[in-house]
Amino acid sequence: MAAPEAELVLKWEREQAHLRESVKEEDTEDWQRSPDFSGLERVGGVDLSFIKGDDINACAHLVVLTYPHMKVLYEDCKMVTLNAPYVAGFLGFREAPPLLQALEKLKNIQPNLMPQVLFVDGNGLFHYREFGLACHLGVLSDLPCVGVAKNLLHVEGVVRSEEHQLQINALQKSGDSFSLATASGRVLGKALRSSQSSIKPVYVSVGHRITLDTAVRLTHTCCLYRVPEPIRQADIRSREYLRCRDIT
DNA sequence: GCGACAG
DNA sequence: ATCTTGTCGC
Repeated sequence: MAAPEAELVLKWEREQAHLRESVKEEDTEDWQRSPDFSGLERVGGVDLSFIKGDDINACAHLVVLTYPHMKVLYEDCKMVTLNAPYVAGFLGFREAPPLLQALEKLKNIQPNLMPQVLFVDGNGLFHYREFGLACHLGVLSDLPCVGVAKNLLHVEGVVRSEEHQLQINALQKSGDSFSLATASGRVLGKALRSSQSSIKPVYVSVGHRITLDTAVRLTHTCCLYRVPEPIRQADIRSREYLRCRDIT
């Protein structure tokens, strides 16, 4: 079973390298330059939830919240069948297709509710080949995207070391952060203390059409709790959906 | 060489 | 991703 997957991985690596060329690491929107993000009214979040013994059927969820109040404007939930296995470093091939479909549906039925930026559960440029799920979704949808991972991916020398833990301990207050740089010095993301009540940081990186500093600043303003509200709502609502549907 | 490895 | 309730503390 390892051989066919190795071939698939090679194909995926080529595709990631190709799509990587389209990632924009700049602020392309006016609201991104504004100190208080004036002009930003809608932020989106996506997530997939699974049932315990099943890793191919999932609930794909898209939510759109108002900014800055974080009220739910739109919610879409759908059971989907995933075609690709989970392989660390290739999340996009597994999760992006159903999420892109959800965005496409929104564009067709309520284009006025299209989010101006999308929060993605997972990494963007903080990735082995600088092309995580947030970049994947960003490039294919051409929407500004921010990657927010709850756990540290081991990328080019960035690991859960004693040094890393010391940096986490130094994050005194909500909004504090430190850079995640490769051995060569390139900053691929930032560890952000997103709320006062949680010492564990979230790992923020650029998905598409946004700078890292703007992504971190925006993430901070969207956090009522540790996880940015758009992702948190997508997560809560998708498992709620599964819970009620599973009992049948 | 072995293990580590977003969701 | 998922397995899982209450409980202690600010």
